[in-house]
Parts: sequence; C-alpha cells; structure tokens
Amino acid sequence: MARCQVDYAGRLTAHLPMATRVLMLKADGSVLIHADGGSYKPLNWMSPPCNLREGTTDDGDIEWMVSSPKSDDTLRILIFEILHDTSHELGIDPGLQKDGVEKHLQELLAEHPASLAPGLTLVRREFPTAIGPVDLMCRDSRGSSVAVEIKRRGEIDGVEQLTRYLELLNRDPLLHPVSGIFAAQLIKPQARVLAEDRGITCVTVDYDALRGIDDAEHRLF
Amino acid sequence: MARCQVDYAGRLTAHLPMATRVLMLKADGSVLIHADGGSYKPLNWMSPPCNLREGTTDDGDIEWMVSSPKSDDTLRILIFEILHDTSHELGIDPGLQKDGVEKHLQELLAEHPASLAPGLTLVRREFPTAIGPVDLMCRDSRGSSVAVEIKRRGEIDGVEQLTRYLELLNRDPLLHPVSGIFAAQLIKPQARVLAEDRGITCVTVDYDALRGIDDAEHRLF
DNA sequence: CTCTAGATCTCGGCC
DNA sequence: GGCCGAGGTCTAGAG
Repeated sequence: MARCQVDYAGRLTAHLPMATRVLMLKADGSVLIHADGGSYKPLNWMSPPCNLREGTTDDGDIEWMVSSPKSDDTLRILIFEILHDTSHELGIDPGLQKDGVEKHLQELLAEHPASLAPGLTLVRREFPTAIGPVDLMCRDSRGSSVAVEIKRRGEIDGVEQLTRYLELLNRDPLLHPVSGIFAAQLIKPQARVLAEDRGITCVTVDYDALRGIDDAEHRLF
Repeated sequence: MARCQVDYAGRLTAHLPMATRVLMLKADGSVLIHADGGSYKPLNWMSPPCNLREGTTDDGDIEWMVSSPKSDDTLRILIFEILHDTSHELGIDPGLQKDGVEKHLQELLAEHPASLAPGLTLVRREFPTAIGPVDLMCRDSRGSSVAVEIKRRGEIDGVEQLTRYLELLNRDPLLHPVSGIFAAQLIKPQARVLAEDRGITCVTVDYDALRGIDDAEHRLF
C-alpha cells in the first residue's frame, strides 16, 4: 500500500497521478497496480517476464523501474509514502478447474442434432478444413451437407466465421451444396440479419432444456 | 493472505483446490483471488456490485459467500488459515490517463491521406454507414471513392469489417465504385492474402515516420 | 513456434 | 440502458 505515481510507456503511453494504491509484486516478477474499485483489471501493470530495478530520485523518493526484456515496455513507479508492506511465499498454485462452456453445448448438440432441424444427423464433430474446424458437420433428411457453427452468444464474427467455412466447403464438389446453421443460446439482432441475408439458418438453443433431454435419455439406460 | 479453497458457479462452474493465495476485497465489494504468478488476471473473482456474507462451517472454518444481486453468480471461499490480514482506505482514484492508440493513427492518416496512396484526399473521418462508421472516406486522383480501414495490427477480422463496408457502400449508386485500403502498422500474412484476394490494397503504416512528418509540418507554422 | 477463437472477458463510446 | 468495437487484450488449444 503506497502513495505513488506511475508512468507506462510501450504500446501506448499512460500516466497515473499521485494517489494511494495497492502495489502487488508476484514471484514471476510481474507487477500489478490496483485501485480500491473497478473490476479485476489493474489500473496499470507489467506482464512477466520483467525486471524490477529499485532506485532513488533526487528528492529522495523510491523509484521502481520495471522493464520487459523482450518488448520495450517500461513502467516507472514513484513511491512517496509506504503505508503497508508485507511479503509472502505462496508456492505454485494448483490452478483453476473449469467446467461447462461452449464445449459442453457442442457435445449436447452433437448428441441431439435433430434439435437443430428435424431429421438432421451428425457426420462428425470438429470437421477439419484448411481454415479451421467446423463445429458440427451434419446431413439433412435429403442427404445434403449442413455445417453448424455453435456459439454461446451469436454475434457477427460468428456469422463471418461460418460464412468462410461455407465458402470453402462449397468449392468441394463432393460436399456441394453445403448449407449453414448458426446455433447459439442467444443471437444478437445484427448477427441474425447478416446470417439470414446470407441464407444461413439461425437456431437459438435452450441449454437447460437440452441438458434435461440428455439427462432423461441417460436415465433410460 | 490465506490458505483457501474456492468454488464459483455462474456462467460456468469452477473450482480452486486448497492453496495459499492473496484475497483482495475492494471498497465496491468486489473480490479478487490471486496466485503468485500468471498475469494480471486473478484465478477467480467476483465483479461489482456484489455482497459478501461471512459465516462458519461445521468444521469451524471461515466461509465467505459472495453473490451478485443482478446475475446469479456466486463465489464460495473457504478459509482454513489466515497468514496475513490488513485493511486500508484508498479513496477514489484519479484514474488512468491514456495517450496514443488507434485514434492517433487515424488522426495522422486523416491529415496525410496521400501517405496511403499518391493523390488521395480526405472526404471525411468516421464516415457513417448503417453498419458502423468507416474510419476514413477518401477520393483518389481520378475522383473515385476509397474507404480506408485503420488498425494498429491488421488481422482477418479487420479485412472482414472493411469488406462489409465496401459491400454496403458499393450498393450506393452515388458512391459506386468504392475501392478499399487496409492500413495498419503491421499486417498479418493471412490478412494480407485475404485482403488482396478481395481486391483490397494493403498499406503498412510507419507510425513514427508519420508522426515525424506531422511534427515537421507543424513546426513550419 | 504460429495462428485461431474464446473469455465469468473488461472498458469506453455512442445512441 | 443496450449495442458495438478495441484491448498494452489474455489464454488455451491445434497445427
């Protein structure tokens, strides 16, 4: 905890006027400067790897020069008053265990393709193309190929992504014609307009309902 | 500083096994859980606004329940041992003063459009369209319209963005034909290929040189 | 290593 | 308030 002033120079230049803040130095050399509010993003910071040099200004204040050895980013911290100072060894953290995001949605839809369109069947998940994998490759009731792009939130870039896949897939005479389905828990209006203008079908997915169906089916066995 | 274990449930579920970490509680109620490494992103957190309730487990350990009043996110922190505990009022921070990013690049190019192509002149910055503003609308030496998209780093999504603008602008008989220039300090190879495949001209911009020209011109007055 | 796409993104601007 | 674009994005995963 210190009254400090900070100047950053790198991809941009930024300045923090003098105020009381939290300075956190991590074991890997990284530095975080936090205010008493806002979200988790620090006011300013320096990512590892970086080096910290401590010096003194002509006025007798503490000066920290933090610099990155690979980029030319620098952070200069002037410390006018130390209100609190403590140091602890934490060791290596076992890390965060995550569960259930877009991947789970893809798994559920892969098991229940017909929930996207009647008669739809799965060909394969993560169907490979030269520009990246298509989330689901399916066939409709008439045997035509259908590429499915799945998002938690459907926005314009997702439509662009599916459009690129469709353009590429439709060059393959063995697959042509390939149609597209854009599936998401929520589809933004602009994304829907763009998708439908390009002949892509939009489907909003009810995650909880789908999970319910899935659980019910598994209970049958 | 505490030995703790954390469970988050909300947009996803996540778990942090017991380990020693930094717990930061901010004045606005937000909570950050940091390890002794990684970058500025906490292992887990709760964004403001949120409420913290302190309780005790059957084993006598401290339990913090942090919940959001608007979403249904919850964070449960079990504290097994407190290694250090300190509290300070920091007050409101004057905040970060930023300078010089994409906006500055746009200003410089608006003042020196001919650096993008010989004879190019500015019509207007932030030229409005139904799907968003075009960074620079210009005219070439023959009087044809030229839409310019400016990025610090030129990647595929920037090319897609310009492509959408061009498609829309070219529907306007008063503007047609509109050509495109994709300007960036650095253009990724894949973005360049895509742009050139679509007839979009790529220009890499030397920010420092441009600033030098600009400074020199201002010194003349 | 690069490139791609997601993120409990965060943050700011504009409407 | 929402939507949209940018970020010193960061981060994980695939090729």
